[in-house]
Amino acid sequence: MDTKDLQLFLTLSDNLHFGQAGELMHLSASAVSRNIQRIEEELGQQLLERDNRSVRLTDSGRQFQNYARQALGQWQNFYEGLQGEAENLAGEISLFCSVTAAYSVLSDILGLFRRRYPDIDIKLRTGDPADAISLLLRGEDDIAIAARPDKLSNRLQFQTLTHSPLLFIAPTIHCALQETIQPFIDNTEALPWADIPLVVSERGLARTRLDQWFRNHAIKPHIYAQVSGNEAIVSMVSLGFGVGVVPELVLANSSLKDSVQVLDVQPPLTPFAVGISALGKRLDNPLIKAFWECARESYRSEF
Amino acid sequence: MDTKDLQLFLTLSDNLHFGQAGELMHLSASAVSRNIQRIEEELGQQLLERDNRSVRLTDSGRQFQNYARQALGQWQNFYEGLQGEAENLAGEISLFCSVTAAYSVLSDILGLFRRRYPDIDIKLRTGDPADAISLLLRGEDDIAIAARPDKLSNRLQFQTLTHSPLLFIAPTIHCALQETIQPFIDNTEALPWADIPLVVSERGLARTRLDQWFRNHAIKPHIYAQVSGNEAIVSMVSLGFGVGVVPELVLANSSLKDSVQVLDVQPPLTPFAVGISALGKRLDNPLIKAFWECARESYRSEF
DNA sequence: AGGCTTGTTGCGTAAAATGATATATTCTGC
DNA sequence: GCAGAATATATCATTTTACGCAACAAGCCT
Repeated sequence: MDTKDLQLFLTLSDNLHFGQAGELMHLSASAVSRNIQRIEEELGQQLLERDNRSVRLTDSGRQFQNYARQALGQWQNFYEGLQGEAENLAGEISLFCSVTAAYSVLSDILGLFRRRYPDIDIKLRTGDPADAISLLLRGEDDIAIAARPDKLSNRLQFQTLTHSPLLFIAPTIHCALQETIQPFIDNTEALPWADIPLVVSERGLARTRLDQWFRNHAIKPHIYAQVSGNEAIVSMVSLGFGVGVVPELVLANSSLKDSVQVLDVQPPLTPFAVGISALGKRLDNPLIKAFWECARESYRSEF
Repeated sequence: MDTKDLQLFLTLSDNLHFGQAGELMHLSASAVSRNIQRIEEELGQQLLERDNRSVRLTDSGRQFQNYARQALGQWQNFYEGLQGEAENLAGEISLFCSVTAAYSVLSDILGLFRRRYPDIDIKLRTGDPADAISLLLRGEDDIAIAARPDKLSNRLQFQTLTHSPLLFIAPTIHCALQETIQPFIDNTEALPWADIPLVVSERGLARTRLDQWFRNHAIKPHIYAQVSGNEAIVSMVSLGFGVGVVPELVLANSSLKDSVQVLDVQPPLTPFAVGISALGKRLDNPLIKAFWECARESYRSEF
């Protein structure tokens, strides 16, 4: 039995939904299903009754829930006690990330970090992801959460936390553009790139990847607008200005996500590797190292 | 963090010896080393100081030891409570195994089984391993611990617990035989099989494997004595009667193991798969199933 | 009845754990 | 002081396990 298993079971027993529990634990629904099956086999007891529509705790399940709460609490208690013992870290670190990362990736990390190091203040700056790397190199920020660039300065350390596909999006509202791309959506014709206005990042990795993609396919795109900030792209696309390109993470956290649709363009653009980055030598700093470890734990093993 | 890890660390912290701890946990020394390294990394603390000759607990190590004792105790408590709740199993099961298995494999299982089901009596019979399968089929015993035969009746279930190579052994004392095989031991000549008296099992899997081996190599062996019981073979070999063949497990548990030496014969005989066996339909019986599960847990995951 | 949600299963791939062997280092006996 | 035994660790090849995706099955809702 593993602390990860306890955490997973508790999450699942709280919201009684395999898919949601999986999302919270950064797992697919199938992985959750099999993990629970393994735990049940390990205990020789059924913990949850599921009838393809609802999930309920069994009696044994409730007992295990009690045990798991207690055991996990004691583990976290011990663990944090052990960490805190050496030195109760205090101070400030400065953090740079995109608006989107602040909502998705960062919130996962900060919950853990705040509990473990309540005395470390965080100076959070949000901005254009394209700036992240250069800010780090200039030492203006300690840590950035950003996509991994194709070429990474060897002064920087990078730890991938998750991946996010780069998606073509189109408006869902009825408009001239809508009619142009409808045959493609119906899977009857290829996209007539020359006739399609594009709304893309002014610069940054998304732009590089996109330019590369068009070059590989010998297509000359019609760039209608170059904007700064992924949220602005979603906004303009939703209003019918053109087809845009954004990482899935941006879309998932956008309030406009129902006003745009994803186009199934083949082959897909190379996905982003989203992660945490810092100057290699600055990882000696215990505060920065502490944050780094929290990020790893949030997205990998551990409780 | 895993219960297996806690158990391993406690075992290691008790005897402060990687190799011994590994043996108790059915792991190689290198696996123990890496597991401990992983745990230390997970905790971000060094738990043990090792200087290539001795092992000592660090301060953090002692704290972790306390935590591990408590957490593992609570887990076992919960686990056994959960098992016992459904039904407090009581009754008797009859068990057959060889003398050797009683010392090695069985003792691992019985410790766990006795704690978990103190009300189940065990009728233990020891005898010639060659009889094990037929006793099961006739229903005279519920469970046998034996080597897996080449062909297994489909009425029987078998669960491999460990493997044991089949070894050629020769006396270490000085005698005529000793001189015959010395050139082989010095790696200068092949074994002159025709001149070597063999002491082998009268029947059973070891005998079958040996006959097959000689047939494959077109060798006509000189069988000096056919005895019943592996311990008798070791005894006769140690006295200089000839070269014998026994499973490594027998040798490891024999008090005469220093009076014989293992011959490096190539290619080696097919190793034994030692495990637990019972009639398939009898596994419905909760007592038998309980023993079966204990055996699996003793040799696989679990605490 | 048909679409939608939701848990499970098959399959191919990726990651992790393991054992055997080799290596490095230290302690012991002579 | 030196040879050799003891012991933890590094390396490599292999096996085992875990994962995500996609297909599937089984209810629910309109």
